[in-house]
Amino acid sequence: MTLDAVAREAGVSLATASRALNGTTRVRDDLRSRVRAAADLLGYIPNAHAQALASSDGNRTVGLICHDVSDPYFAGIASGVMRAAAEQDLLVMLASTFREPAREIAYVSMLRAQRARAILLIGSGFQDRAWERGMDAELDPYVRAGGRVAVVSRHRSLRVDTVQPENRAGAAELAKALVALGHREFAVLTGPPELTTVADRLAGFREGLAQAGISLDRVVRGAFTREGGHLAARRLLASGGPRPTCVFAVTDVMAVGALAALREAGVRVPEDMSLAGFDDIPVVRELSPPLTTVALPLTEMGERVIALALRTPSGAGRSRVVRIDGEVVLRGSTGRPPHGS
Amino acid sequence: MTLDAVAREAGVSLATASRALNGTTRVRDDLRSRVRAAADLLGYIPNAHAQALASSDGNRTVGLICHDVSDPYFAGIASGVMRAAAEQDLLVMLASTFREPAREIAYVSMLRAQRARAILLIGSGFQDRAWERGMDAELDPYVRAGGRVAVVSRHRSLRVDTVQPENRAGAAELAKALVALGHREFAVLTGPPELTTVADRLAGFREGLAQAGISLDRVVRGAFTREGGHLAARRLLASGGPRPTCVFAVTDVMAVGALAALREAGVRVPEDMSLAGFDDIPVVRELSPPLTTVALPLTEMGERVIALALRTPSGAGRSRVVRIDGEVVLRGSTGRPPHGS
DNA sequence: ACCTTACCAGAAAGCGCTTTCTGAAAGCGC
DNA sequence: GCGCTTTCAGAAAGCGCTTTCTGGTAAGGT
Repeated sequence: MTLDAVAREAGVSLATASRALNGTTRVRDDLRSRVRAAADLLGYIPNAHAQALASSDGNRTVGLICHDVSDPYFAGIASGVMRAAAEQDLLVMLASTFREPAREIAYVSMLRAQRARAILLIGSGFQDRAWERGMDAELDPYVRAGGRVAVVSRHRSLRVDTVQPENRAGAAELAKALVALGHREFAVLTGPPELTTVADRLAGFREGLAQAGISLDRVVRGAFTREGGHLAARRLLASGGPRPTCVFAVTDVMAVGALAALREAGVRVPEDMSLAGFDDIPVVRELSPPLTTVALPLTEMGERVIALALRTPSGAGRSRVVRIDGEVVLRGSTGRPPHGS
Repeated sequence: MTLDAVAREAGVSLATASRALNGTTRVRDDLRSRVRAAADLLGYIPNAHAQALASSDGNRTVGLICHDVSDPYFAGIASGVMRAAAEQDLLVMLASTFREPAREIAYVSMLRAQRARAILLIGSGFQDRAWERGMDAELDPYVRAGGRVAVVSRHRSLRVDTVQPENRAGAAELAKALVALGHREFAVLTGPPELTTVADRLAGFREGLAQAGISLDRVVRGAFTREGGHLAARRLLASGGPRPTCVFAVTDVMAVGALAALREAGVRVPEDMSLAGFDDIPVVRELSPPLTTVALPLTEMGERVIALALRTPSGAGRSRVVRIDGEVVLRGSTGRPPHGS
């Protein structure tokens, strides 16, 4: 069904039919209702491609690039994006990179081809020369051509609007809270260091400890997944030397894996060892003990990032930053350190 | 940057430039590389809308409609869909209905307008007259026009391809396994009865019990969320009468809430009461005790449903069904019933 | 040397819309 | 009643591509 057919059915011109349905200009009421009736009768569905091609203001879609929708952190943010998009009748094109930088760049290119109104990058931020160059090469012309880009996470080089969780400050706060509980011996379970998020949280935690004159000498690296956390915790326990009294996993997802590993090794949490994470994904509240973490308002972050992207670009070309504070939430997984230690 | 500009830069015609980049017909090698070079130089990005409009075979997008991405059940399936889509260079347009039937219909309409190659409905299946009529009215012309539709869940009226978890059989199996543990007094925490999934699981559980000559007389209804499960469990405990020794929540998400409610009420699981769910979303393994449930291969279901949709429509117009078996997984949340009971 | 194939580049016709431009009809003041 | 503005419908020009169709050139057959 084309608009042409509708116009013919209604006995008006193509132009009138278009105007009647889109309501942009005044059309006589009787003609408008005749067109509407004809469209209903014929089951007319406009062709969004033709519309996008013909009209000046692009189409009603935004692109959302994340690592993996089944990761609760992204799912939380994505949910916020979707809700905001739904309110504005926007369709979201979702792309999962599965953590491959090359795929991320390819997706930006695809979204550019789709003339997405905005491109949102969630939890991106590889610290990788090739990725940065490629990403810049894609994003720069896009922005220059009026495309909007917004990112959740810090970006070293890209001059785009960002929603930035205060990873550094949050981790520092957490460290101080843990020190206040009496801990002195810490270990951190960290992720791929090329992600800015990881680097910031680790640095922040170090800072927080440093303020109490404590140095961090146990850092175990693992993949950014539950299994990564599990493995990292096992490696921590296996490595000799005095056991830390408190472990910080840089993401809740890793902390979940770590908790399982500790339990399997017979380490009681928090009696023998305290454990904390970061993000406050929904599941951590269900663990026993529930996890101490730094809470981030994930849904709100999603809403913020899409709002940021959709706002008209700032005149001076300065990139805007929305800072999101994390809140330390002490739960059952942390307690005072064991006496003997 | 338009193709026209690229063609001019390369000193060839528009048609040649198009053919050179898409590689559909033979083009002399030197011309092809000249076009490629020109496209690179100018940073040419094709306009997907123009392509879709001009070419016969639509565009490279599929639509995915689900209730909420932040629900782990959908996230698991969506992850499978995304992975399969990525392999075929398809972009996924995701729409969250937040459980509003009207929104679901509106999204189908939007996806039709976008000329999505396929429309996937996950966990849909309202049993609601108005919804069915509206959905049919959208889907029918779409399919007739060559659009593909596939659904996860059973559909009463819609003649579309479906991926169907064996909800009924799975719940029946679960019931038998629980009876085998010694339980005789059951309660079910159920969701909105207009969802076929709920109806099937409840019916299946009843059947399984019936085979052991046990009747189910405690059914508490709640929302299809963690909070719904929490509230339903609280209501169950509050209602007088003898307590059941075993509770089945029709989804794991509800079971998670129920477990929290039981714990808050001082009911030990499984010593005082056993608890089981359905779906095997990742989180249930992390609970203590880990949840007994009926495992569904969520990622695989996602891959199946998109594969189903993308296959050419079956000649006879018969709708295909892929049945997915659930597997009962007994974990720590279920045990023998308490003695005194 | 001539005619037939084969191959491939270019011209041009759309795809289904939006939007400007043009013009007819109607309303207004004098 | 005449020329003015105002209102609104229709004609037509694209938007940026793909894809026929046409035609020119080189290769192959006799």
